[in-house]
Parts: sequence; structure tokens; C-alpha cells
Amino acid sequence: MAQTDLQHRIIEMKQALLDGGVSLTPRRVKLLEVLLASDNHPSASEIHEGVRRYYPGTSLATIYNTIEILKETGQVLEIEFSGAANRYDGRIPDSHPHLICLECERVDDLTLPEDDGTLGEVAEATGYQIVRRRTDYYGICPDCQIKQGGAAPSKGGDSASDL
Amino acid sequence: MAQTDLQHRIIEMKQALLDGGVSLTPRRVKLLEVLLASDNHPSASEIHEGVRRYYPGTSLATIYNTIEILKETGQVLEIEFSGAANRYDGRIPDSHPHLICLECERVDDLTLPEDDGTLGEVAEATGYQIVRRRTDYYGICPDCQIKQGGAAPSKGGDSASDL
DNA sequence: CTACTTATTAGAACGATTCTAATTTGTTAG
DNA sequence: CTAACAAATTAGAATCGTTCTAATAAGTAG
Repeated sequence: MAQTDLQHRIIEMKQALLDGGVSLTPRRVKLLEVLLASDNHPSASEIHEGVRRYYPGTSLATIYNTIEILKETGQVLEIEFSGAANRYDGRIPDSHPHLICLECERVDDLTLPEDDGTLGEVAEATGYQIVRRRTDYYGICPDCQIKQGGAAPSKGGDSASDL
Repeated sequence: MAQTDLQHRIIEMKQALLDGGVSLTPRRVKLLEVLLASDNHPSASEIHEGVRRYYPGTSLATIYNTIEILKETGQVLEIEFSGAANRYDGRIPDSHPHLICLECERVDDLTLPEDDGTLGEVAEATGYQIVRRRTDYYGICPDCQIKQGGAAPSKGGDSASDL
């Protein structure tokens, strides 16, 4: 994601919070910056570390509280995991597919478009009122394929850092 | 899932375990039966309750141990959740999409076919070596729509019990 | 019967998240 | 400036699903 996009995005997030009556305290602003600065979908404790570099006394509870506010205002996508910490996507807060490396736990966005027509088809076929969809592809990222002694992946970019 | 299918499936599971050198103790067999008898993707503790009706001393550790064996032999699909207990699908152990009711937490299978061609496309586009995909549709099941005072869902069966 | 392996148990440990009650900070009115 | 109130933040306890540990029980082969 380009620098200008990130700048635009953080302005957008701040405005969304203000519109929702949420005050922009220094810690909250720093959390937004840390969240957007990471290109690898940070966990709550990774965000905590980042914020603590500027506000050393910050409690983990504040991180969770603020994430909760961001979720309520639709400004962050929570990517839930069972055995591991949840991860957060502040750059693209609307539901979209992710790639999850089983080796190093990196999480990349998948920018190939999903066929959203199926949402309606699924509702039609099942009677469910569909609210959202989550799709994850689990596999081995290019870097980990190389580390495992395998050859570099045959296609696609040779780094997954900016999918 | 029809009765005969279930009978076939349990034979299949037992054989897969035997082939994998796993001994079929009474508790393990009962666990298979409980797992397949439920049409709503039971959690570990629900399975525990079911097994305990026949073997009251059974420990939860045994349930988790046996589930682990089933996972290793590919005989159960673990549907992971962050805030709630994981759920298990023994009827269709290969990855397939699910419908999750946000209201009552029921989990239904979605039998509409997924377009598996995209697995290759995703690998191609990203350089990931894709192992599996998980797709979940979150929404409100037909029963809960009715309970919420809404009208019955317009299309599909009026019960989600056997999707 | 004995030795050995495997299954099972109760309960402790773990880790991410949420909750609680107290404290600090910020804001507004006088 | 100060009092009074509201909001933000804190440390630490509590929660809960899952995993681990050490001990016991059961099964099997010699």
C-alpha cells in the first residue's frame, strides 16, 4: 500500500472516529499509526509493543478497548484465530480473503476479487440471512518455501510483502 | 445425511484408524458415534457429554487426545473459533464451506460446490503453496430469523437442520 | 505372572481476551 | 483557579478453551 494511501486512510479513520463521537487521545492516534504502519496484520500484543515505544505505560487493556471501538466503527477487520492471537487489518477494514502462512504465521491480503454474487446465491439456497463471508487460504508463503530448501516459487512475485 | 451414509462413514472412519495403527477402544468408538450422530458440528465438550452418557468416567483429555488422532488421520475437520469452542465435522472431513449463525451458533454445511479452480489461481498469483481453504458465511439462520420476529425467510427450506 | 506399551485420568498450566475496581486525565462551570 | 463530573486508562484478577504433566489403569506379549 502506497504511502499516500496510508496517509489518506489514517485521516479517514480519524474522521470516522470523530464522527462516532470517539475522542482522539494520543494513545489512540498512536495505535492507528502502529496498526497502519505494519504490513503484516499485527496482533494486539504487537500493537501494544508499538504503542509502548511512544507511551511506555500503556496497558494492554487500552489496546483491546481501542480495538473494540475500531471494530464498532467498522475501521478494523478482526481476523480471528483459535490457537493463536487474533490479527488486525486496518488498511482494508472490509471483509476480504487472506493468505495465512502455516510456517511463519504471516498474513497477506489477497487482492484477487471474490465473486460476491455467491453471497446472494448462498442466502437463496440456505435461507440464511448472510452478513459477511470469511475466506482464508492456508499454505506456505514464498519466503518459507525457500527456507525449507525448496526452489523459489515458480510464479508470482518472489516476495509476499505487498500483495 | 442419510442413515446408510452415516453407517458407511463410521465404518470408513474405523478402518482409517485401524489402517493408521490406532486401536479402537470403546471410548474412541463411542466418540465416533457421538460425533456422527450430531447434525450440528459438536464442540469438544459436547462430544464429552455424549461419551460420558455411556462411559461416565471419561476425561475431557481423552476427548481432545482422540480428536487429535482423528485430525492426524484426516477423519475430522476442525472448525476453529476465536471466542468460542472449536467445532468438529466428522461427516465431511474435507474442507468445505460452512454457514455460522451469529445468533445461536449453529454451524451448517454448505453443499453448494466451491470453485476449486481458484486454488490454483491464488497460488499462481501470490506464490503461496496453497494447502487448504476455509470459507465461512456468517449470518442469521432461518430459525433465528423467525424468533427475532421477522417473517420466515423467503427462499430455501424453512429449516436449516439438514442442509 | 511379569514386563512393557498404550490409554486414560485429574488437575495444573497456559495464553488470549475480558472484566473489575481504582486512579488519572480532561473538561466544564462557577 | 478550583470544584465537580465524565471519560480514559491502569494493574491485576478472572475466564475459558485447550494443552501439558505425572500418575494410574488397562491391555498385550513373552
